[in-house]
Amino acid sequence: MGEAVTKATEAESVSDDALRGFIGYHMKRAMAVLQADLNRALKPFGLRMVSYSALVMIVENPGLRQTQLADALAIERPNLVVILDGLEEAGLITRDKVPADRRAWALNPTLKGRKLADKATAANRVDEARLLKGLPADKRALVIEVMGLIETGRGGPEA
Amino acid sequence: MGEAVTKATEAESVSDDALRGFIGYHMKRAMAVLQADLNRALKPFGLRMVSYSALVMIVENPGLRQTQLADALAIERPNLVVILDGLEEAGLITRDKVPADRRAWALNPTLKGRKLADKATAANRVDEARLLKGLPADKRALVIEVMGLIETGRGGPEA
DNA sequence: TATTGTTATACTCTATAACTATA
DNA sequence: TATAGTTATAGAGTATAACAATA
Repeated sequence: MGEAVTKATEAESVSDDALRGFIGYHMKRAMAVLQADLNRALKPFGLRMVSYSALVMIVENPGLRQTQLADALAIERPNLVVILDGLEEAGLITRDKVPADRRAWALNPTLKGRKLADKATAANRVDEARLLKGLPADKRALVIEVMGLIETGRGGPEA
Repeated sequence: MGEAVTKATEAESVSDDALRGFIGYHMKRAMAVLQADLNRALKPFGLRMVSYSALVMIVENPGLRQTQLADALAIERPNLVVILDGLEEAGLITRDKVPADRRAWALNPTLKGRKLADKATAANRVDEARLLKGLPADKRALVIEVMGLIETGRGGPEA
């Protein structure tokens, strides 16, 4: 029987009009693509998005403590521990004793860590440029500005 | 003993210069705030970000099948099943037999589902407006446009 | 054979409580 | 008592393989 004609070529008839106005809907999908893309670019270096961010922050701020780094990366301290374990085992950073406070560790990059951070940063730049191909610098800056607005602009959960 | 003077007021000395240029870094942080905020706004309705999106899509596209919805929401079919189980148990949607294809379910909203989708959408609009307080419509549109560019603009993993 | 929905499973990311050693 | 780092654990979210029913 020839009943298959009404099948339509799949998702072409699905409308997402009601969701199109929501920034969150678009950001989630874009974020998924971007993160997968970034992690693929970082894989040759044995890094993922978060471990890369941590390494760069340590290179840029040698001697900083784990609590400071966790705050800067907006992740919880317990979750940072395993990330740093990985970086340390890979010989990219060291956890050094702080004489002034024997509870704390000073995070420092090794030479290997600094070199890898540079290479990974270069790879990331290439990758992001490809993903945002043709996006003018001013538009890119605006997006970053709006992300900052969202992040800090918690109009007030209790306000 | 007065040795605490060198302690500094925590993260104020931490620089993230090297990460500031990366859209992914900012998007991830903004996304975390936005998603937490959205989920808080949706909690009174018993919805989360994904289940809300699914419900709205079903209201807007009654009769669609699960594979179509999973494609539209960019989630895997197995993960959609549990989301739909929740919506169905809450009496917001029904899974109806499709005569033409006895393997498939047609997803339809109940009256209760349609009403809840309207209320949740209104709440979301209020919440997102607060989070993006003062952001002009054209800038908002640009952000959405760039998100679309990122999502579709996979310059080519194999290209 | 291929596809729809499903189950089971695993892996990542994130969040919280509680412990230790220091302060 | 409070804080730095840690451990253990639980919860989301996401991804893949494999199955039954049907095409």
